Amino acid sequence: MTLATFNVNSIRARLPVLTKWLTETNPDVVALQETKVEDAKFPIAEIESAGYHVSFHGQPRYNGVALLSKAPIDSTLTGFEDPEWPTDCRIIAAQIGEVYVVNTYAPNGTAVGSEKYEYKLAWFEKLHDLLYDRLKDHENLVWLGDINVAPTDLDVFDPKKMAAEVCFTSREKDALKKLVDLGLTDCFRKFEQGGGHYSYWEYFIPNSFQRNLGWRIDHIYATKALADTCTGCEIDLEPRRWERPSDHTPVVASFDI
DNA sequence: ATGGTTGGCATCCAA
Repeated sequence: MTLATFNVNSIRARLPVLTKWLTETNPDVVALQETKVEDAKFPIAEIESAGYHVSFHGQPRYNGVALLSKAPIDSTLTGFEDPEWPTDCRIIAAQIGEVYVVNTYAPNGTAVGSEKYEYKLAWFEKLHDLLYDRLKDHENLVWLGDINVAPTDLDVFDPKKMAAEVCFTSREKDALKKLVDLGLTDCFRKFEQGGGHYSYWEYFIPNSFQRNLGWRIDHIYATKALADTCTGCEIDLEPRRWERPSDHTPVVASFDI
């Protein structure tokens, strides 16, 4: 079974890239982020034509997440399911076959010290509680998505420069570590311990992809039981080379399950 | 210090 995460930065703008990639790669499950489309306008037909069931949670203009799966998607949940929290369309979770899948688009944080930065940290605390709860019932759980935190110096192109930048501050890394310490394995790091492997290259740095000025902020985490069956995890650079690419590229993990 | 690019029920906001 292969599971992938891909921040498409607008599913409608990315349909040519996405459908081409689905056809060529044929993953079993795909978690999408930044679909940037309200549910009524989601391109259901195009996704189903590619051979996938689909479940989505979106709003106009910003955010939005979706799950694509060859197998049926059961008991989908969206958001924190807490009326105290805004429904900003960052979380979709479902049972797919033997795996419980949690797909998240973590808040970017915008600027250190801003209201949105504090929201991001509070959101990670809240996600900690959600995952803690789900882990009680699901031995085979995958948490994947645009995590919007680079965990170590190996995961950004210039750690010194990034030290005070959003997505790489100590508070964000600590918040992520607290979630990982629930007992999750970063599948990519099971196979690759070196630096220079990224999943996101900013549009607004000229030729950032060609110069490999990137960040590894798209991750696939698995519970120990599942991570033990993980046979590979790779960043697929190809779609970032295609015409009108997303600023992110997919990450794919394979499991013997 | 600032800019650069991309997307969207847009002519600014978010990333």
